[in-house]
Amino acid sequence: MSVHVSERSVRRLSLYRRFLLHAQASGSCYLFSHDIATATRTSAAQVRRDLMAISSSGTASRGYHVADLLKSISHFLDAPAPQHVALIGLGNLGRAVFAYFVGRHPNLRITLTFDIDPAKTCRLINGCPCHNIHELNDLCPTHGIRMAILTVPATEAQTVTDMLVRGGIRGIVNFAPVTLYVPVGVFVETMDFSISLETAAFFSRA
Amino acid sequence: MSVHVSERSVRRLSLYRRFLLHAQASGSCYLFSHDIATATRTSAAQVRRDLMAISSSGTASRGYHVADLLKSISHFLDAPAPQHVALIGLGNLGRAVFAYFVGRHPNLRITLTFDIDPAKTCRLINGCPCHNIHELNDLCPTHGIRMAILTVPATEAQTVTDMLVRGGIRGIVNFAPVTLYVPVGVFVETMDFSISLETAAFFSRA
DNA sequence: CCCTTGCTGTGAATGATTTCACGGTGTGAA
DNA sequence: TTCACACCGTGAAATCATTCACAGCAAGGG
Ligand SMILES: NC(=O)c1ccc[n+]([C@@H]2O[C@H](COP(=O)([O-])OP(=O)(O)OC[C@H]3O[C@@H](n4cnc5c(N)ncnc54)[C@H](O)[C@@H]3O)[C@@H](O)[C@H]2O)c1
Ligand SMILES: NC(=O)c1ccc[n+]([C@@H]2O[C@H](COP(=O)([O-])OP(=O)(O)OC[C@H]3O[C@@H](n4cnc5c(N)ncnc54)[C@H](O)[C@@H]3O)[C@@H](O)[C@H]2O)c1
Repeated sequence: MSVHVSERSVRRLSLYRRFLLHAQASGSCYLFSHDIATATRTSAAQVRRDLMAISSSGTASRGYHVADLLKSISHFLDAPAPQHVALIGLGNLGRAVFAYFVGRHPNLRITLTFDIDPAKTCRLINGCPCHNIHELNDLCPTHGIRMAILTVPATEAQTVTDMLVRGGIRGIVNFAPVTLYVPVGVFVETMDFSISLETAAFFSRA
Repeated sequence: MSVHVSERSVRRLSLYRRFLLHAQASGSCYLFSHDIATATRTSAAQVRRDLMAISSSGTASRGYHVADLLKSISHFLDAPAPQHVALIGLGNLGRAVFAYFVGRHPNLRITLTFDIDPAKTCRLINGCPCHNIHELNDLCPTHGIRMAILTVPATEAQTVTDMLVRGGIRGIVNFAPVTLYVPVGVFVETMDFSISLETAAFFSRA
């Protein structure tokens, strides 16, 4: 089944799924690889390769059956049960991200939040209690949490990351503009606004 | 000079620069390729290749001279004069991003902001007047703006993108979770929180 | 002064990813 | 029925990116 699917394929599959959900909502029942490709800025051959990797298949005449495809992709991407996510740092960005994700990902739920500021802990934020960061080591394992979103100041990011790793977290979405050092087996995805902006600035002149 | 530098190299160069600025601030005068590599999660050979591409060079005994290297990278990455950036959509995320970027990038300045909501236009936000989106077509060309940050609702993103392209924008940092259609020559960098989260979720289980 | 060491710069090799190209197939039109 | 068409699945080719490996060199030690 899953021989090996590259990180890039996983990202594209996630994009395909989002498009397929929209397409399904607007009534599409079948789609060709090139429809998916143009909607996700890639090529038809690429789409077919990616879908081949998760062994879904379409028919030559109609293309891919949207509902089936959605099932295949979700079966591949999603955990059998919803995954729970911790959010660390309830500042400007942390609160915006929290509000944004509520209800958006049925199978990814922010169930624990942490901060160090006593003004934020012991309060409900989006109906979710905010814990003190020092409880992280206890709470994450007992809640079976393996993923975290990190929105603390850059200076704190590595310290908190070390706590997360000790707490058993294996996937981190990091918003701080720093390189995080983690042991092998821990996946870090850094959302680096500055680097993206500079890259866009560069190519806006090319 | 610049034969061709790949997008990935540009991203890494931007990362190297950020690290070098930190290193310089903490007193480093010379650094080896492997120092830069470990600080940016890449390999020493990769660093040397990237620096070769912008024809900077180090010495075998001391490595790279930090100040010189910073000058080379900045000369390569930055426009001769500071670039001006437009920010479209002053909602939760737009305001957070604006506050975040103030003073952070000396050569990239958000000088125009736009919204469609009359409650936001005609007001100063971070000392910068917010214009009505319909003035975009006039104002961007007269201010020589070629880059935009897009933080409008997903439903509006394509419409606004079309306006931006008509207004002469050639680089867009897009925060809306949609694929933007742009003519060739326009660079789009989508910061896709959902895709990143799903990718991290996937690999946190692998 | 010469040897050792550990670095840079870079051609060549390797590895990863994308694209090409085509056989096989179901569909609709004549 | 038969043909033309357009698409899927996929091996092979091409392209792109990274790593290897080593010549050449500067510095420090004996
Ligand atoms: N605001 C933005 O638009 C933006 C954009 C890009 C990146 N970022 C990055 O995101 C991070 C957060 O930005 P922000 O604007 O929300 O900052 P912020 O200062 O508003 O929020 C940081 C939060 O982290 C908490 N915190 C501090 N140390 C902590 C610790 N050790 N453990 C737990 N919580 C701790 C603080 O109490 C605060 O609530 C920063 O690294 C920043 O560079 C922010
Ligand atoms: N808030 C988050 O943490 C977050 C995270 C990831 C992605 N996003 C994306 O960022 C975008 C903005 O999110 P938000 O939470 O700030 O939403 P928001 O509703 O708070 O802000 C949107 C802003 O855009 C303005 N706007 C609407 N239509 C416009 C138009 N045609 N022209 C100009 N301005 C217009 C609105 O007046 C409002 O000020 C959305 O696409 C969202 O999906 C947000």
